[in-house]
Amino acid sequence: MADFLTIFNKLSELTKSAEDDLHYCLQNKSVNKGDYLLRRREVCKKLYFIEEGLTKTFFSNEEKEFIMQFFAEHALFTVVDSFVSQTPSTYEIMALENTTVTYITWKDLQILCKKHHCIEAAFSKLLSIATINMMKRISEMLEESATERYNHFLDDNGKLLQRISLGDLSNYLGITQGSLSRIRANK
Amino acid sequence: MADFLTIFNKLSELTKSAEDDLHYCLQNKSVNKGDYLLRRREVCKKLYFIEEGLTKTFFSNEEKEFIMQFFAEHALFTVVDSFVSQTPSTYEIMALENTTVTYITWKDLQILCKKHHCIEAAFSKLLSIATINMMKRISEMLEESATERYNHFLDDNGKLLQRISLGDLSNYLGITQGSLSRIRANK
DNA sequence: AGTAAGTTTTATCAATTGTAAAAAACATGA
DNA sequence: TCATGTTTTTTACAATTGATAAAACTTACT
Repeated sequence: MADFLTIFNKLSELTKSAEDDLHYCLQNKSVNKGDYLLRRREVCKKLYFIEEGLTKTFFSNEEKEFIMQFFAEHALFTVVDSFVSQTPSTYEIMALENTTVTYITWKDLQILCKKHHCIEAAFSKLLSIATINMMKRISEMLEESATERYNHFLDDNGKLLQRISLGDLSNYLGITQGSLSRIRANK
Repeated sequence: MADFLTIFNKLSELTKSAEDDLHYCLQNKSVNKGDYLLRRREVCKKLYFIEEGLTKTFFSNEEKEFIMQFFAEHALFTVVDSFVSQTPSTYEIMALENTTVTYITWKDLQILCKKHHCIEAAFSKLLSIATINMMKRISEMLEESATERYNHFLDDNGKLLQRISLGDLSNYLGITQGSLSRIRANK
């Protein structure tokens, strides 16, 4: 709970009053491994902070699943398009471990943004970070081979490797599980 | 010039006073085909609106070039990471046609954001749209084959096809020019 | 230990994409 | 029109990745 405020404070310095109001709006939730924080076609009403655990944000077609992002402890995230426009989501969020989150609802955040400029600034900053992360991902997908993307993932998220199934990792990298196994074998 | 304001107004309704201030800050520039609006390692100091023409935002390594986005007339854009943090850019912007832009500098935008909440809101909205676009692109790269991505590009940007070289298009799709030619031939 | 369920690896073959170089088509200016 | 430079297509071959299914390995539970 305190950490949510810490992270928000890093995005944009909060006034004491804003921090108090924000603190007051925060809620907690625990879900088990395999549970969903958001289902397809639901409106994403929450901005999440992970206290503990691990989630994946993904979408799927009839045959396959595609993973946009993993979020582990201390990550602050939401499904941007559904959240900002309060429209049904094409993405889902599932807990990959027993997970505890702190969250603020869209409604509450709206109110706080109106009231406290520093909170609005923090959220705006979060959006710009999201864009930058997405651009980085696209760059890697354009420039790197599957092997390079795998190694890059290890460099950036080495610690997560033990916690993510290789099936999920392959769905994140955009290759089949067979291909990922081949890549891992060639070492 | 008027169009820049129109687009900004669509992002967030501007007060008369904000609109006047914004109008006052806008500047124009024309560049020839092949000219750069931004070079690598430069700080991107401008938020651009294309009055007329076409640009590509890209990066390159020793051998190849990779295109993040094309922007044609009435597009409002910048290089997000360099612009928001005012740090050197890894991306470059080049005009693919003789191009006229209207722009506002980061400095002026900063000032206006402080002064007019509606302008800050508009820029924030622009960031959220950028994130959403990037997520859409990643989704397509994960889910679709090169052939599907090409067809998808035609559906979304059919009119641009005549204006973009196939070399550039292949660098956008993340395939070689040879592959793209093959895809186009199979019809 | 033994079983069942889930995960990861391996193997085979097919399809896609990359590489490199040549040929063809197109555009431009002398 | 010719000549030149650029862009696009084509080709043959190599490398990578996909699809599928079976085998090996883990894990959790009884």
